[in-house]
Amino acid sequence: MKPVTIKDVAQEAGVSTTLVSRVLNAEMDEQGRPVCAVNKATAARIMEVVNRLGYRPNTAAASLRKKRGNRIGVILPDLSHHFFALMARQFEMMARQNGYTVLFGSSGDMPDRIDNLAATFLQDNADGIILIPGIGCREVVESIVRRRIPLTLVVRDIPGLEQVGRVLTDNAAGTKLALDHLIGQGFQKIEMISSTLRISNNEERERLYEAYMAEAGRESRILHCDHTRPQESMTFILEDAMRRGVDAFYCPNSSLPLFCARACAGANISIPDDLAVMGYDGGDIFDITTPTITQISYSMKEVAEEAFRVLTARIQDFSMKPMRVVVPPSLKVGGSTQKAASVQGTSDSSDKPVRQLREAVRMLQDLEPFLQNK
Amino acid sequence: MKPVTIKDVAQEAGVSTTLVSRVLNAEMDEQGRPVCAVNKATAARIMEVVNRLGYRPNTAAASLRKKRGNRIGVILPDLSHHFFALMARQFEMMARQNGYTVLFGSSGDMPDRIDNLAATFLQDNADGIILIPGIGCREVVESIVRRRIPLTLVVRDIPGLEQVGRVLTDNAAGTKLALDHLIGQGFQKIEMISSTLRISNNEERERLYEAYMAEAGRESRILHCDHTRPQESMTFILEDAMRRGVDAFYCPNSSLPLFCARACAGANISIPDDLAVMGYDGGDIFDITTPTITQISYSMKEVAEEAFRVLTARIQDFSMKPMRVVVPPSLKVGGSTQKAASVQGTSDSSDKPVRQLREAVRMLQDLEPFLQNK
DNA sequence: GTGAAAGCGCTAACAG
DNA sequence: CTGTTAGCGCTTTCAC
Repeated sequence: MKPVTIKDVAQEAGVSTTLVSRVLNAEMDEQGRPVCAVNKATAARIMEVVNRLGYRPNTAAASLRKKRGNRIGVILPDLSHHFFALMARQFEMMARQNGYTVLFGSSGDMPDRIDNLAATFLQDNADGIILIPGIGCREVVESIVRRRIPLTLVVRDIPGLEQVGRVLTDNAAGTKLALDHLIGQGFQKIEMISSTLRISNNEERERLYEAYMAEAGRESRILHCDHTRPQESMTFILEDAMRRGVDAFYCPNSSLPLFCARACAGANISIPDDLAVMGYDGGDIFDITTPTITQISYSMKEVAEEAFRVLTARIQDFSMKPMRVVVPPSLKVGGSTQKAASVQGTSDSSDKPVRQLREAVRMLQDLEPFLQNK
Repeated sequence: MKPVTIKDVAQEAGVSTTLVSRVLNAEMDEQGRPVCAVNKATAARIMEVVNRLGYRPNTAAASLRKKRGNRIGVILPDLSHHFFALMARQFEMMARQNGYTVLFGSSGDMPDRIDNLAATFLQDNADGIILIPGIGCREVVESIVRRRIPLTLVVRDIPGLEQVGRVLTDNAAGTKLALDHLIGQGFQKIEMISSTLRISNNEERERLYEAYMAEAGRESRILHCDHTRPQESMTFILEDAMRRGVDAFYCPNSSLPLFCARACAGANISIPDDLAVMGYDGGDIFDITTPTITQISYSMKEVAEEAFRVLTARIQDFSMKPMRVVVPPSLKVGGSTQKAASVQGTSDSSDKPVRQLREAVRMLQDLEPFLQNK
């Protein structure tokens, strides 16, 4: 009925609680046996009792005693957003592999929520914090740093801060991949739709787009979709753009292409025949639209791995200068930037059912991640 | 540098730690003042010190002492799946409102992972567990129940179990809504595509579909998409169905319609003109496809609220018989079940840009939840 | 190689 | 109304 404690184990094994604790906390060698200064035989006996009794150490007691809880707090804008949900999942896996527990919190990009969550996590004995910062949270981040809490920023940056780890993405390389691709596909008038939300990535990707275009000797133009009323905003942007003969839109995030596609559908603009659309950081979500959306992305697994590495390094040795890691992007070509003729063969394959089937199968493979039921 | 403890507060306020603890744990009345047997003046003084020193009680210590941690563990199949991500977010909000903390874990629908997660959460002083069960986990669930842990099943059921709370959805009402709609739209040959995954919802919805069709004096037919190779499976299902003149597919979950749409795109089958598609539990995800997918859904907020209510009731009084709540479904009509002419007015609106714009704006409003940047 | 004892920060009796 | 005391279950000196 009541949980078995370390005392029970000690008694049953005829040793002191000290020894049990030692064995349980010992590093394990490759044979899975404790590698500490304990008699092999007693150690084995203790382990046997532990298993037999199904003993599970009480986390609260342990974390009260040592001053750390083997937890890390993850603060992200919104746990329900597909991008962060995927990230959360990766963190969860990393944590489990490394014997950590993750505490999640959605900040809604609000500085005071971040502050609050951080406080809660620390109260909960979190050893460190991973944060996806938003706009205007420099102050709160500084206050966390001042408390000497290991902190790692992920995916978005706050420039100039010392004493924080960073795992960022290579926006320069990403921009180049994106625009090389669009130009390679023969698009002439490539404009950018960014957001009025002043996230670091948006800003940086805007700058890089302009720099690239300038160097390529092309005209550049950035439209800003009002993030408070994206629907209307996007519709008007499209209207105007079509009139000006834009043939490709490059968007620096994963929401804008979806809005764009929706607006196109409503306005009888065909993607990619009338207009190509390219996104960023879309993950699987860009594979469920028709056509699929070409994007720059990076491995979320890699991001999570690095974030974990950077954070735990800092947890283990706070005096160490925190690392800064940059994750490489890759281009994932979808249907939204390839003229139909060259890919789907609308007229070409309509009389070749087998080919058609093959095609379908290939497209469906992209969807694999969505396989799960419900 | 080092955290301020209750002792510091007591000393500074010139009282005993007991009193501080009492004040802090007291119920607050509407004025936000403690309503316990403590001198108003001292209470106020204590609160002042608490705030001035920025005291935060140590969760580990508190939860070691009382035998509960004000946490609940939430075990769901996959935190990264849009459906569960949304659910997780709702739980997070509910928890915060009620002064709880949530621990999340993805089970991958594997019984031993569920077991493991439950054990971890209990170790962590979780007061109760919310579980979305999968196939073959009846045994592990029974073992949790046996340990007398408050447990609430959400969205999926394991029939016959005593002593577990339940928050389920009204599949009968949902099925009726779905099929009434399809029939109302004039579709003649309505078949069902289900999954080979034997989740309770799939099974129940299959039965209900057949019962409905029988009663309506219509032919029924259930195709099973192989969940291990959905792409191929779906393609073959479609091929065959088109040959047989099926004009509407009803799917009992949120993955199948996406596969279906994808396969249709690959096979030059137009939705909804050649084939209507209807899904279940799609949430926002059905709004980003073109056309949007008609679905039966329910308020995730409501589900989370109820789950919380059911669980906390049980936590507060374990002797009470756990509740069983059924959440009502609703029909959300998208473009996938409405013939183009009646909605988008392909030819009708092509020469009326204003109307077209309106249309687009309306469609985009559905996308609002995706507003967030990145 | 092993154990006794102290105590992490907090709360719950029990007295006053 | 308030304080004293005794632990919750675990880890960690320190001594043997």
